Amino acid sequence: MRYSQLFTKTSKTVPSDAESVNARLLTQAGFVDQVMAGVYSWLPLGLRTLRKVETIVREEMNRLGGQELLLTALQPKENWMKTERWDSVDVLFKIPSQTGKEYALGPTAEDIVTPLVQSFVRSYKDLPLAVYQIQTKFRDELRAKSGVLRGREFLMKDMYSFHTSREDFEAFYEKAKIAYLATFARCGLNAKVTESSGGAFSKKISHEFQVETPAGEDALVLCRGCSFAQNTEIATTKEGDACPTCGAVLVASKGIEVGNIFDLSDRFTKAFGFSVAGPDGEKQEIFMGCYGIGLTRLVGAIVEASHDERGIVWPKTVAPFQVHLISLSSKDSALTADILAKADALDRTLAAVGIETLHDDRADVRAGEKFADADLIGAPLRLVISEKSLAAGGVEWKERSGTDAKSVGMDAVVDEVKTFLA
RNA sequence: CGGGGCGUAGCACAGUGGUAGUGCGCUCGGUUCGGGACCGAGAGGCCGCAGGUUCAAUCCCUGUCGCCCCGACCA
Repeated sequence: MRYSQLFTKTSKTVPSDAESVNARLLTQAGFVDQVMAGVYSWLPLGLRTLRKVETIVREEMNRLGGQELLLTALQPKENWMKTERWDSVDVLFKIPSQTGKEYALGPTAEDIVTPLVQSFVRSYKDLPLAVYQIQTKFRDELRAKSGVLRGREFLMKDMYSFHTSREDFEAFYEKAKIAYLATFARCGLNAKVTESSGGAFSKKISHEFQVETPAGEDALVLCRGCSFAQNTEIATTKEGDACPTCGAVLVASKGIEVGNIFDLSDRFTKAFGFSVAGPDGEKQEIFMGCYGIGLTRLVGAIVEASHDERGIVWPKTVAPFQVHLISLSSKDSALTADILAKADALDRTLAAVGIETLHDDRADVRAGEKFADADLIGAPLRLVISEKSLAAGGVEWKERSGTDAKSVGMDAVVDEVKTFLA
């Protein structure tokens, strides 16, 4: 894509009301636009990254056996009354209709998915089953904060699984943990499975997936020697204690919760009277689990975990563009035309092999500004074609996470890029 | 929801009881051209909104709305 066609602009000045790193950088680089407190529009660059994260999550959920669907965000009050959550979930947006009727704007979907699955599943033979969706969620947070980390409207992947035995549920729950860790790893994050409270969902312990960063909202006690971690809200250990798993000294830290999985047991199936016939013809209890990943929050967490003083440093897998190609004009107009032609050709060649390139073709912008924009936007690889780079033998190559640039021959660059991104 | 801070040009900010400023950005002209250049000219404002005090309010008072931060809360 040509930069000159991109309608968003980067901003040199820092937005005064964006204190958190993710809000500041995503806003400055033109990835998101804040519409209200806790409500953001996703702009072309931001949406590209969000879609990549979404694709990774979708692939991992499909691999786990989930079937994707799309439930309603506008939900009937009766369902929330039936689960006794209409009055107890304090973040529930309640929408009055002109008819006098009331609706909920879904903060989650147990109240919709449970009766849905119930309507199709009649026998133990139809289970186990896992369904998921990627959908906008709404929560009436008293205090939205930290940019896209805690919004009132956000994109979430929510999966629900149904089982005829506790053993089967637990086996799936463990597989889900592995799928979650794989998902976050593919997004460039080292997430830790953390024991946490079940909140309003469940009296049991739930498992959070925490990304350790100073911007985190959650206080953790964790072990750097192994994978042990606990949220301090339920921790049985404290900083300085010996790790119950490996014996190393536990440390206090902060994390951003990017995922959370729950054992719901019969909390919702019971409310809707959902049971199936077992092999003996008798009614059988159903075990349910739910599994969430906040996608917009995940993008924010990646920014918090991966940036420097100049901008975002996107992992290769989720960068809006993998290559940021800069062409610099020369005093010599014929040479400038040649530079542009070579850059266009490289852009097309890269596109032909599936590599997404943002080509900063702006004619009236000086080099320094283009470099600053490249650093801010944060593509993993910056390529420059200029009078200088051609004199040095071809294309200047600089990785966002590194400091040194090198020269790569025009003929070799596509293969090198492929290798770099593989 | 409790506490604190801030609302002035697109953005960042200054300022004054007497009709509004700087920097960046934007437009035009020129000089520049590898880390956010420079010169000149120009456009751009319900000083968040409402009420009050005053001859006069962007400024003082009250209320309200909005945003940010701390806390509480967090499926």
